[in-house]
Amino acid sequence: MLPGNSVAFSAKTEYGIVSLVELAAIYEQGGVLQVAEIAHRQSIPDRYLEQMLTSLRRARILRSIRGPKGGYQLARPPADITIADVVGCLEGEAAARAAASRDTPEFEVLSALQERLDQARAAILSGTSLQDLLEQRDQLAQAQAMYFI
Amino acid sequence: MLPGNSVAFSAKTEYGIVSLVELAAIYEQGGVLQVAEIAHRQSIPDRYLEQMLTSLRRARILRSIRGPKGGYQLARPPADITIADVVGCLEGEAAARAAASRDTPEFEVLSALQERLDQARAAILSGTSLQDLLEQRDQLAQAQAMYFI
DNA sequence: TGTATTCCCGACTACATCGATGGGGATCCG
DNA sequence: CGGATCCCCATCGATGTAGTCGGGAATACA
Repeated sequence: MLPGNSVAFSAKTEYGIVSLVELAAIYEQGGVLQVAEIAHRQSIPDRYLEQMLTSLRRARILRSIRGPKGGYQLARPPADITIADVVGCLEGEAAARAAASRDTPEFEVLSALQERLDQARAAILSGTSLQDLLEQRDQLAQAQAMYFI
Repeated sequence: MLPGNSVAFSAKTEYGIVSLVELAAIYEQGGVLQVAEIAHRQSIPDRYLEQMLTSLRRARILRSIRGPKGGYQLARPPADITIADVVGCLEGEAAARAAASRDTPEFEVLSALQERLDQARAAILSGTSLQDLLEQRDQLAQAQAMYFI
């Protein structure tokens, strides 16, 4: 009934998150990445990715630099950006609809169940930061490197 | 990316669940309810509800009786039917698609996150039976009756 | 100052899905 | 038989999603 907020992220959200993880990796050095660069590495249509990065900039999650040598960088440390922030930004527009369930007792208990689901989801999303995902990515890379010893 | 399986249930799923709760309430007496009757009480288009009940019958969650005095009833006790069963039945068709994420490390950690979300959701859905919802409905009715004393 | 590079903005399209409707058939009871 | 009820399938309109496109504005650098 509120058709954003799905368990399976939309392409918008997925593209946004993976881009942010890439940017998180270079946050310490203060580096920037360009849309085309991220899009190429992640096999995402660049003109489409542009829209997500624009939304993230408007939400103050990213900063942008124009002109040659320009690009994007995180607006604050990766540990201070949660996945809930990102999801709220990228699928917030469509999901801003009231549930408006029928008022029978059966629909009411259903709403209560939905509430529990939303809270469980929100707990995970707001308990996971870009820093967390970045660390997981690095651990993954390390684990995979082990196979080649 | 897999557009069933949303946190907010689809109308299909909502309609199915509220109907099943109604049927759960009369399971002990072995009674039946007709599509038109449920549809009217819950303000659901009856020709649409028919489709959900048909799906639930095919999934062996409901039994149907044709002809005059016909209708639907639960195929087994409400405590043995979980919401996960119902959701799996009613939004299963569309959700049966592989995630097929890109194979970059960033997409991989994202998949892992989605996995955690799915598990949290599944835990709630398979831990909630029609019996549970029915009891919540009855408690709700009782609580509301208190206001009129 | 000129020019290439990059981000910025908004319109547009193609396609799938969702909620819903409708026609006609099978089954059963009295 | 005749009406009530479930059964099956085709179709439809509205909406949203993923993606494309055409141009405009800022900036670095020669």
